[in-house]
Amino acid sequence: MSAAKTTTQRGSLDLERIVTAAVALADTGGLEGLSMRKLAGELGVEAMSLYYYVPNKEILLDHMVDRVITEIGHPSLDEPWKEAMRKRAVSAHEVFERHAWAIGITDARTTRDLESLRYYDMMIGCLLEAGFPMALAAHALSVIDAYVYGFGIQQLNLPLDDADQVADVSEALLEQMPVDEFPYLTRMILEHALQPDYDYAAEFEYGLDLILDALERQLPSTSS
Amino acid sequence: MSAAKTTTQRGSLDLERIVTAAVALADTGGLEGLSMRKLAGELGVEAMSLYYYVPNKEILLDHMVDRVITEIGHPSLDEPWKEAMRKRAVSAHEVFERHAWAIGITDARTTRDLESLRYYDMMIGCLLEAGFPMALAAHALSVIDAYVYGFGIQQLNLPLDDADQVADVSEALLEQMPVDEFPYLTRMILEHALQPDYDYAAEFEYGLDLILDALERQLPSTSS
DNA sequence: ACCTGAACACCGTTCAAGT
DNA sequence: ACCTGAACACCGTTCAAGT
Repeated sequence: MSAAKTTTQRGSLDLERIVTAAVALADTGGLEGLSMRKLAGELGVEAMSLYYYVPNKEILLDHMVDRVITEIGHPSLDEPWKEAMRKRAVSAHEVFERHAWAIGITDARTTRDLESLRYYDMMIGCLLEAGFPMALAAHALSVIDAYVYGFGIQQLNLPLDDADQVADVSEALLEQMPVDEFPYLTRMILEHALQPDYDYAAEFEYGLDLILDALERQLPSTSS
Repeated sequence: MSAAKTTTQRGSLDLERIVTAAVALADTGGLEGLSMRKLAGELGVEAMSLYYYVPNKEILLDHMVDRVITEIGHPSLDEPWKEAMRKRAVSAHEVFERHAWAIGITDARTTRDLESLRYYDMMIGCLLEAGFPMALAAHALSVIDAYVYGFGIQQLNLPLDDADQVADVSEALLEQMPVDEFPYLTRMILEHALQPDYDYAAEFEYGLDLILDALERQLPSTSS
């Protein structure tokens, strides 16, 4: 995992390397697993050395969030709006699967770097050029982003990447539950979650398309 | 704030009081402000006393989440599904505004107490009885919950409760931003966010209704 | 049965000092 | 310019001891 614990030589450290290592650490152990001391250890350095590059942990988190946002694919302005929104949402969802720790703290930060503002500008532009009235464009971004974040949270600690794990979790729940008190929940688990063709990953795209289609219906008249 | 720092007498402590104090502490200072030592202080007791009632902090958080979930209003089974879903979502949103710290950790917990399972059972029942096929019911709950959580996150650190604050934040952003590089974003702030009739709170209900209407359209044929 | 003091292994951060 | 040791004020948690 940390075979990259390189021996330190002068000048080996910089913000770039620190943020990279911090993201990797958080990916493995979550935000609770990220301490200045452990991070320094990973870089073969003492904890206090980090403070030469970063004023405090909070700012380090800002940098980490910026790094993660950059990983989100942002389609070009001239794509049709629906395809553009869809691609960005799916990409954001994938990024947050990789960096689950980022979900809760990304939208909370008010300080965004210019790069992420630029992306936001592009999304707005894409909608406006497609004929969205300003109010509808604002609504659209709000709904889509809320859905992406919220779905990420739901997925957070659930190891539901493949059908087997879904089955395991469901069966465990069934056993510890007084079945006859929860008839509907029991039915959903038996008839739905435990079915072999259940695909938790597809669940994200279902809701996304539901929202995008609903937004399309709000458009005044013509769409390109 | 903590005038309730009652003098301790034997038997004055119990799980009930501890959870109440913990929720209040988190409401004021967030999760970072919640330490076993401060919580104990608030109760007029030493930190180690808490461990008589609670095995560790993690379990305390479970109790706090359960308490918060209980605050969500859960409409009765015989209400029309749309009204029932709407009420629950609005209520959940209000509760998460009161207890913002709970948003990130609520859905992550796998251990739910029976009460919250009962509520979940009711929601499923409401949809099924209204004619939702099982798969659609599952989709509905997933989308709605994701939206509630996600919108809560977006709102987290933004003090956007009234129009004045929206204006302050927007103006601050405008000043620190190279305006001509972000034409669309600038337009949105000027033409939309800074308009006096902009209502951030209504934004939640817009998306919610968009989703509920879209779900209704997915229903097979008749609805009651 | 209920509460506590002392102690341990951890934190983030400062500051004066080293090279 | 870049890194560090020692120190401070905090954590969560254990455990043996008090009443």
